[in-house]
Amino acid sequence: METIEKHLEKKGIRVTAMRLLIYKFLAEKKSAVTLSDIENAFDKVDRTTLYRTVKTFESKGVVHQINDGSTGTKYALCETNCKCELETDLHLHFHCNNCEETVCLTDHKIPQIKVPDGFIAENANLVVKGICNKCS
Amino acid sequence: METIEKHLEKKGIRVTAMRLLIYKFLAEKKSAVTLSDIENAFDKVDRTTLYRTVKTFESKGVVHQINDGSTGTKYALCETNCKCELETDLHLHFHCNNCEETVCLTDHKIPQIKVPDGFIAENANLVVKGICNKCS
DNA sequence: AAGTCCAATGCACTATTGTTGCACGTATAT
DNA sequence: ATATACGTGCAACAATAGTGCATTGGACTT
Repeated sequence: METIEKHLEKKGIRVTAMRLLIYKFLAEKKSAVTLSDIENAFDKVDRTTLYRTVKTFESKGVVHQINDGSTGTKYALCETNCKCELETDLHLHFHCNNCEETVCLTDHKIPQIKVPDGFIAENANLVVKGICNKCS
Repeated sequence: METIEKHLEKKGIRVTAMRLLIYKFLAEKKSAVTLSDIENAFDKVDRTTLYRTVKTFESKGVVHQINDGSTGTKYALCETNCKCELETDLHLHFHCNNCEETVCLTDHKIPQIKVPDGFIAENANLVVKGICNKCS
């Protein structure tokens, strides 16, 4: 188990107090969160900082974006060994229509997705909606 | 080939001039569109009408929602024989990272998606991103 | 044909989310 | 230590989403 600091540095992200806090918040949550969720968690933090921090995390492969049907983009930490940027890591997400939570189903990967000739798949946004195990 | 009027009525939607226009616009487009796209197409139409019309279409199963990575929700007509509301019609969408267009790949269905025990799948939002045939 | 009713439309407004520019502080490298 | 680059916060703006209310207009009744 390496420290968060090491992990961020390895991804090319400079470590700051803010970033550690945000990372820890994401790590604690089991479900994907919106920027507003983070904002509400620490109310003294500026929205812009959050916005840019998460963008940084995303571009460095620390978090990935998910669009369930709800308004707004959600984010979740990538698994330690996650290769979100690669086509080979097309894992599924599940959005509960009842509790509105979205979780990563990292162990339920889509084996292969065929796209028509001429199309080149790079990554994906795969969300199944329904009722989650807590609500069923 | 039945008329649009019949089609809408069959879905339980009252036919109006506005709704026919909006339906025809969607039918002409090959790709999924945002509300703003529709708004720009006919500039005399009120945004609210668009918003509510599309919501009506969606709830009656005439259009389906797609969330590619871009900000904002997109909509596309369901196929004539589309059962968007059913788990059995989990068709794929393709979002081009170059031209930003999103199209339905209605003939590329996902065979079956397994979700863990306790989860109940109802529908899905499946978007593969990459480069489309026009841009590659 | 007139009147009633209800859904559809349009207007005004508010809320939320996404985004940028700039100023300032703090860390980093030379 | 000094210059430089990066992070943070403030302010403002833009785009998207959503609501309440008054008006219109079609469908239906009598």
